[in-house]
Amino acid sequence: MNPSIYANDTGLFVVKNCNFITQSFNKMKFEAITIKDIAKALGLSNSTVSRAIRDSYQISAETKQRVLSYAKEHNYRPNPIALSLKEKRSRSIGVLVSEIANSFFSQAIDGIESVAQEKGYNVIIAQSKEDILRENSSLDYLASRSVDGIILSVSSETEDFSHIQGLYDRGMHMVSFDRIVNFDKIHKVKTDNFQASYDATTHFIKNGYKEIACISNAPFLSISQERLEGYKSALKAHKIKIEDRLIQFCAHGGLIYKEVETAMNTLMRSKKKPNAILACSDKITTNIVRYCQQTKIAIPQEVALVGFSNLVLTDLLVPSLSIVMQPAYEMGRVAAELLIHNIENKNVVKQFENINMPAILHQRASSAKKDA
Amino acid sequence: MNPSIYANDTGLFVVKNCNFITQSFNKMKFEAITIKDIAKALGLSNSTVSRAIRDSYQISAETKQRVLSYAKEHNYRPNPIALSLKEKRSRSIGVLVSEIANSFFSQAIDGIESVAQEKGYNVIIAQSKEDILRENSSLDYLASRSVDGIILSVSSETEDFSHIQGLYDRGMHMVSFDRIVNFDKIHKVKTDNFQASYDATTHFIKNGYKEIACISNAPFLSISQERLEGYKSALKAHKIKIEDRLIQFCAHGGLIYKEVETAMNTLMRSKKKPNAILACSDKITTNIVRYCQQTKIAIPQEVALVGFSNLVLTDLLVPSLSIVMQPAYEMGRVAAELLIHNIENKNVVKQFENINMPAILHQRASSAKKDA
DNA sequence: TTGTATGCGTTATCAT
DNA sequence: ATGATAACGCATACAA
Repeated sequence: MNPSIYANDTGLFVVKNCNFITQSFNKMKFEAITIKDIAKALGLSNSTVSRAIRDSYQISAETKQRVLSYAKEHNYRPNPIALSLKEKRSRSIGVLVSEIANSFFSQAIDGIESVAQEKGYNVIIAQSKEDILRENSSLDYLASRSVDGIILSVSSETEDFSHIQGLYDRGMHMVSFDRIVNFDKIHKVKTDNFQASYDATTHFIKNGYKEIACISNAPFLSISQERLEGYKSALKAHKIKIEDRLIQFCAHGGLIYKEVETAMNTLMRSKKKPNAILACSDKITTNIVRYCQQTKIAIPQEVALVGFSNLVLTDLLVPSLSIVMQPAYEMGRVAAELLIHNIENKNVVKQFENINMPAILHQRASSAKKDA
Repeated sequence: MNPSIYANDTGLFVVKNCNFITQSFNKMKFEAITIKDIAKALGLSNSTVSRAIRDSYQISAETKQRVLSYAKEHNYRPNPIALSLKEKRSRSIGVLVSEIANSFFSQAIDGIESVAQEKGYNVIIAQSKEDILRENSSLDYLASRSVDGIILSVSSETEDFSHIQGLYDRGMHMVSFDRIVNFDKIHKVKTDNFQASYDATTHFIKNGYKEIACISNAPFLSISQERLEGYKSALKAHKIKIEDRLIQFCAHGGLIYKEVETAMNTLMRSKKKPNAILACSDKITTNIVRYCQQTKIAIPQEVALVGFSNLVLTDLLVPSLSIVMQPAYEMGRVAAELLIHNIENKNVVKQFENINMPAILHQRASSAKKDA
């Protein structure tokens, strides 16, 4: 048994037949202590130790003390996986979003994690990257008994909810979030998009704007529809005609600059240019700013802008930009609280919640028209 | 046993002693199918079914077929928790960062998740919120055998690494990330902060600036020290005197506006004002922009600015702002690949990697001095 | 080719 | 007050 050291195909060194190394590894891979170990060391049975640790009344004070101090000394931690197997619950929740590196979602995950941490749950994250196939496989993966519940925001490709229906049928606890699932039997937590959009549009009208355009996300998304409705209702309420030429869509939510450029060209090169624009996603908002910088269109002198955005910098971007900010962190907290409440109270009658949270309209004084 | 429905303290309705409801719930909580169920249904033993599913060569084609089709029909999924218990590995990795809702970290998590997904691992996230106590308890929590390895970026309060040393001693696989642990026996993935800072400072010098200030993060953080060294070295290489009065620190990395305000006041109200500033974190960068907007200091006419930032909007912010961007997504991928490689190749000799990844300096032409 | 038995770490149900 | 045993779902060494 000569020690042999050679490079494996990853270029790292591998060691075989080498007592020195092997021993050092055996030492290093500290086998975490279990109840059995404690029992053996103290000459007790497994069950006694288990009960002592769980502070059962059946155990004598002396034994309890012995077990506890030994456990503490050896840094005993119950194995959560064994517990999960026994209790048929993992104390972890899955979060599926389209994109983690998106301010809105990362703020929401922040909120979810905060609640989960308070209640002793793990948070397992997955992203669909706006891909329906990846969304479905991630859901399957999470659902195969490794999470107790799922918080999800569907991808922009998701028009068919049968997969989610399937999960519901198998008894998975779920909360739909932001981009809502068009399916009755699921809890929903979302921004009051209608009201937010209504308020933003009204803000324009009150400041004297009447040629108000709206650039929206993919038309079949719940958020798009609600925001468009809010815009239209505000116009209607103020007896301003709704004109289709002033409504533009970006199929990918403005992710691609070209989309926004096309929409803006259509609007700004027409004879009756709008003097105000409502931008219905953060990518659309910032790409409009980019467009205006490039084409030297002055905001708000030539065109005023109110945009949905959760990017922390937007308020610095253009002094006259008013922002509709979704309460992402709070939405995350509410979704997590709702989900965990459901997980832990299985006897609760399932009346599915539909929670609408108000967005915050950060009005910048200068977004008002000078002559208004 | 009268059915009774009453509101619990959460305001939701609870049902007790009600057969109707109980039955409907029993139906709803679809008990996922196990190997045992399949065995019973097909009159086989557990092990035969197990082997058939794992496509063992020992099983006859016919039996295999029977098992597989039954499994598929009933949507059998192996229970990952039982597997974890058996194999003593959970196929999940923990990620501990100070703050999820931070562009750099959320981009990094994006990278980590991408690799994990490819390799069949779960990603469990936790945040320290820059709190050393929360950092330690999160580490304990993750480490108590529920993850196979941990990727961590320490909090700005972490000066003592004994907790991490303890984890190492217990055999936990770890990769230290971005904010590096000052501890030998751990893999490290970080930005080449020295070079980035050196290049940014050189950019100033080449454009004719000589009064270059540096506003840095908490002084004992590895990233702060390296960035400061790069700044100093660049000055030295160009025979510019290093002046302490031009070096300012923000203990909380500019998180609090006041910190940056104080630093900027000190710099800009002195007799020998700097004409260029290197901002060593994204919060510092944007708060300097905010400060300049408020005090009407023109960038770059009065003071030029180069800042570290991973915020997607920074390029829109000030047309003359040059950005040092860390390759967050790639760093996440590398960290995850390194970690998973380590988890899966336990015999590899532990030569701890120290990976330095180059930052990207986005130079904006207009950040050059007009007269240079 | 298939079946039986054991163990992973824990708790619950019996015993004693 | 304590101990023995079974069970959670799976994989595998050993038997047949």
